[in-house]
Amino acid sequence: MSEQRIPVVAVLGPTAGGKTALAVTLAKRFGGEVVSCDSMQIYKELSVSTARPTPAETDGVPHHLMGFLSIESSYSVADYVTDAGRVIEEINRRGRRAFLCGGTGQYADALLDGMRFEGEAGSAEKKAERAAFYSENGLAALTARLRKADPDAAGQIDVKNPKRVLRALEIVEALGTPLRDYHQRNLSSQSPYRSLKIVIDFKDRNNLYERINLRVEKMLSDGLVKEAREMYNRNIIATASQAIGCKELTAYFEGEKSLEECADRIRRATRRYAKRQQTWFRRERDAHFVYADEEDVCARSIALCEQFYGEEVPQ
RNA sequence: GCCUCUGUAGCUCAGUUGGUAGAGCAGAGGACUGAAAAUCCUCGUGUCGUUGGUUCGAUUCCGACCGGAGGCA
Repeated sequence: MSEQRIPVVAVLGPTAGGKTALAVTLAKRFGGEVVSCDSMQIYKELSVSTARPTPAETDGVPHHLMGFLSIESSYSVADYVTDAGRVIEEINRRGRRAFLCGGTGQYADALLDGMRFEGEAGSAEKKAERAAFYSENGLAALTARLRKADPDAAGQIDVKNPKRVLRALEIVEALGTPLRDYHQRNLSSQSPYRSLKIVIDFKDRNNLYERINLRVEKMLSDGLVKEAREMYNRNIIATASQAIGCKELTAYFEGEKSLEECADRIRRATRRYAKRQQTWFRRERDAHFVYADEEDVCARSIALCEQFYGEEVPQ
């Protein structure tokens, strides 16, 4: 058997958990480059709200897929899988090692598990039509529409979740394929990567929450309000409008809430987000967990990497 | 000093015409396959301030005491 899969080390975990520092340390140690795995850090205009690493933090290690897209543009997992795949290929060709780093679990899994996203995503018009149908007729009607188009899908997905129903409808209506077949095709593909997943976690969540508070404070003093105001003024409605730190400040710009109240909202939203990330990563069976509040995550991770690279088949 | 209001879940409060109590927020657990920093599901036992009394039974009524807010002197 010819094992030609590209080795990728992934540093994953909740926001403010210390992923950047770990990834940079590992990349320097093993001759690598960092590939960001973050649905918001891709945006050029979002640097303080996404805590994009500074030159001092990246410490000379090249970082990819960060700040390369305008907040006007939408982006999705499918885009990420192709972009990241291309970047990793390039890094590998240069004889260097790729270090995935980020907190968007869906992106990481889709990439590392070799998920494919075939076919077209359906037109924007049709998408808007479905959204309008939903807001006019409600979820029950939307679900009924799905039940008619793809009964099997209706029984398979969470029909209480509008986004899931919308997407399932998109697949049948735009691709003409039942959801089940579509998934089958996308999942059965072989992953082009051999991966080591390192997940930074915390034994006591309060330790993470403390770090989140510190980070939000730093964002505020680094100019979060200015950054958010630009987004607000440009009336962005695409993917970037979901960025935590920006959307919570809208109430402040509209004079409905004080800055302090909005800052509380930001902290809360970040806490909830971090919790969801932990839920996502904890279910990964092949991941290695390192506990930031209990052990030396660098030492542990270096050891894990040495072992991982040691398993490479000699040519 | 006197009078009035008030003390219920981590926080803000509701409520029981006397049968030991429930919302919002916070928080916890889970899901997740082309917007994922999004979206969705599930989870509420706490000496009802302390202590006497009335009562079969008090968090609920009465008294005292201890906090808190306001008013009059």
